[in-house]
Amino acid sequence: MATFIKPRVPRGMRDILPEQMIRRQYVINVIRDVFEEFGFEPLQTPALELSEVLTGKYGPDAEKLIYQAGHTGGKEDISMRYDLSVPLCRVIAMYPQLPKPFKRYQIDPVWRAERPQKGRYRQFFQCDADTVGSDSMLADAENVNLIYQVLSRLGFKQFEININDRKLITGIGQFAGVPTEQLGGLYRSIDKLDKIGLDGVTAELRENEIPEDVIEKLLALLQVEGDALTVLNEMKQQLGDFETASEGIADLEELIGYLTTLGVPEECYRVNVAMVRGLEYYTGPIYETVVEEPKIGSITGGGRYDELIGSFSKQSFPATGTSFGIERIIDVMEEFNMFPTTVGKTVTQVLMTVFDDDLMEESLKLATTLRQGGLRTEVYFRPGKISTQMKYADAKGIPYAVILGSDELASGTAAVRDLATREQENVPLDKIVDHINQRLDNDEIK
RNA sequence: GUGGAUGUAGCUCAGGGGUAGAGCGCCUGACUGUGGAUCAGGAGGUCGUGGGUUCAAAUCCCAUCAUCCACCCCA
Repeated sequence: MATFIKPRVPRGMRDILPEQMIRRQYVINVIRDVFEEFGFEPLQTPALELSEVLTGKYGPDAEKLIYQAGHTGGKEDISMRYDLSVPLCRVIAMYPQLPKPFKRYQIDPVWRAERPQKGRYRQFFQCDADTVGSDSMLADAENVNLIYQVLSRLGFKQFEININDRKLITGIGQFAGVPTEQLGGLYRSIDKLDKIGLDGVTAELRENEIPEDVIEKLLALLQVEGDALTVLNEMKQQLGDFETASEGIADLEELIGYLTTLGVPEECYRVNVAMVRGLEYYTGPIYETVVEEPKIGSITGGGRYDELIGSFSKQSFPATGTSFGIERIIDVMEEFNMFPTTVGKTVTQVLMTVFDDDLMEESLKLATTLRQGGLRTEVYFRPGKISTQMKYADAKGIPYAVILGSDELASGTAAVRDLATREQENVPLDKIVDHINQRLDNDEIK
């Protein structure tokens, strides 16, 4: 009796089958095109890092989610990477000769042992673009522009890039005057503003035993509305006495100025002083993109982390970057049918049918011609009923079928059938490649 | 990590202590040169997994795993 291992994958991980893989590749290609358009260079690092490289960077809560990756008898303490930014910092410290500013992108999986949910997986891809070695706010503005470019090219209409600054947040902490050990709770409560509203935040602050007069001052800050510069002006009024906050505000003003010059539309971003972000390594501007529908968490995140490289080397460099989560982007795009019709179910463009054994040779020759003409062509392996072969093409979503029977062969033609419209035309053998290519171009335009 | 819901055919689900149903899909034929229709036949399920209660469990109980939802956190 054969016993079988139940086929399954670890929690929070999944296979990505061809139909879905085609959509993923489309999204990744758009992102890569934009990254390269801005002069970011590709980089790849190992999936595994020495544990000491990863620890102490993300904060205690996040660190619990890092996968250990040792092997039997292994002498090294190894973990699976949790993000792409920390490995980048390791690279910068290891190769100090790289010319600065160093702009790199990386599109690779990371692992986090979280409890899975929709849009939340234990293995997922991050698409990161980072600039190392420049403290210019232009680098940060470029990050925001990157987000705007990618999302609008993917067809997103409703998205909001939230922008804040760690220094400004620190200023709010000083302004509130709460002791250091309460700061974390304070930030966490504020961060929920969009979710639980002013009343919810008030309640949470009370629970955290923040004094009533401080709560009032904070609420006044959080209620500030308006366009980016209005919000910043208001912050200047209220927080101007705190040096760190002033620096943050000045940085953001510069950043917003660049956004305007770069042509990033105002309605795509806002200064949101309540947006905090958990990762400990951020030091300056931070950004996060949310879509309202469906509620799926943030689809991009990022910010400036000027101190992180300093944990690997005496010679530190300022750095800033942003990260796209393609799983969530794809989930949203699927929910709203945002994929262009040219992103099909299959890579194959033509099915070369085989009429019978006698015509196999001619059919294979024609398939070779089609392939040489740049057409992705699949040959049906079992000669026989055309109906079966048509069904196969239909099921796979192959747009065109070529039929070469004895009648066609006698007249030096083959029938080209459009599966979608059911139109069929006899075309001379030497014109077939052009004929199909032209039809594919027309499909593209539609 | 905490709390909750769900888990029956490829898919969507119904049923409910006496060893399984529907719709859609799939396969075959009517249709020996053409896939979305019709008709006729057919295949396919250890009722998530493991234990317990019972003469009997898919149905009740426990555990476990997976998915989803909220919290936490985040891409």
